Amino acid sequence: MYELFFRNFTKKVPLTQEEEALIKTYLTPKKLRKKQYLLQEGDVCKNIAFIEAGALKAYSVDDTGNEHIIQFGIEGWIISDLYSFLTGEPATYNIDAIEDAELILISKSAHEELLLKIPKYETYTRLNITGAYLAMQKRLTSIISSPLAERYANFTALYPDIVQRVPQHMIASYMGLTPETLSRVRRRISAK
Amino acid sequence: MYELFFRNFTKKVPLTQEEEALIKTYLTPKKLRKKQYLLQEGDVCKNIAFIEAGALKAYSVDDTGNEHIIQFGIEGWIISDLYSFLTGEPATYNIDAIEDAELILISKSAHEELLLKIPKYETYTRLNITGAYLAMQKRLTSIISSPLAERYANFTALYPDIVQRVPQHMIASYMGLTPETLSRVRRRISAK
DNA sequence: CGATTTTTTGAATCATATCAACGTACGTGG
DNA sequence: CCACGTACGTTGATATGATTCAAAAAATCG
Repeated sequence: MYELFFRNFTKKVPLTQEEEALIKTYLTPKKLRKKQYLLQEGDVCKNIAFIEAGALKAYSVDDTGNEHIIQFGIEGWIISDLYSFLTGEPATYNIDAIEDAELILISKSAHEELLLKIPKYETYTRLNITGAYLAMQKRLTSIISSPLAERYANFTALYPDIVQRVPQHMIASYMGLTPETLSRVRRRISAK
Repeated sequence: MYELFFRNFTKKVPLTQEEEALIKTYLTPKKLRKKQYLLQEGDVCKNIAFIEAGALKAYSVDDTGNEHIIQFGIEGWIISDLYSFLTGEPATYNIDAIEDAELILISKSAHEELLLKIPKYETYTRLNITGAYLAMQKRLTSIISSPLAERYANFTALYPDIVQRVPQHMIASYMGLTPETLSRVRRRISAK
């Protein structure tokens, strides 16, 4: 159940057996069926979720009822409404399962204790958030400076697994496009 | 010279006199005239820069020669090509001064030593990157889910000082628009 | 003041959104 | 296991909104 989590952790920061055992006591497994919510807008985000298996999405919903996907998550990724988690404010994002999923939850109090007690957990956290920051910066750069076809090509090159596993209209949402437009972009690309 | 840096630091993580003195030995002040580069695309980013005074921008340049501003920085902010800094790869962004600026540089080796020697520096770094992540996530959400006029209103509400200090065409670039479009958006807004 | 940069405006063009219809695949219940 | 219903992707026609190019007006700097 915790294999991937610790494989991921120790790849970033090596751990002793004792440390690993101690950290394990702070973790809570959770399974989610496809379409189930992990978090609903307006609720406070109580956990950070590490994804052991499956796929999730975090998204906001606008006035006209449209979903805007801010993040996908698959095995090995972390998903959460970090702002809500850290501040205790109501979440502005929804998170639900695109596929049946197995998660490892870290509650706020667990997170805080781990930061205090285990310096390596702080390093792990720092490296995680740094990676997430860099990935998002790339995405943002691509949005403001690349033509559509290139952006889609970047996306498929970067996340081939996601392209295969999630419906196209969700990728359109992630890219800030209508499904029709993405469909036409794909046709233009494959025509070449 | 270092006031703002340490005011900012201790607001996040309190420091003893000794710690502050020790950290100071790792810092290098630098002044930059308006239009001077701090970093050019293709060079390796050797430093993280804390801005004591002035204003800078980080941007990429596309094939057609257009600038796309990925980040503004003013007093109290940090600016850098973090990916290049951390990996040693050539920078993909340029950074230059919009106004005369006073910076505090932290080199790669200084950064690494500080992380090892001073746990509070790691906490400071973690909190900084977390803040930057959350700010960028807000920006991204606004791009993919809000209408233009609202996005501009958000921006002016969030960064009134930047709106006053930088030319409008740079804000257009930051928003991923042409200057003409931003001009028209502003007219539409003020017509109400 | 003169030169340069910045912002605004207008007209034509291009790209994306919207609305509607259709075809297909998939999963579920009968 | 089949049939039906739902979700998904594609296509077309039209509308909307942003870009582009050109020029003029306004603001800023030396």
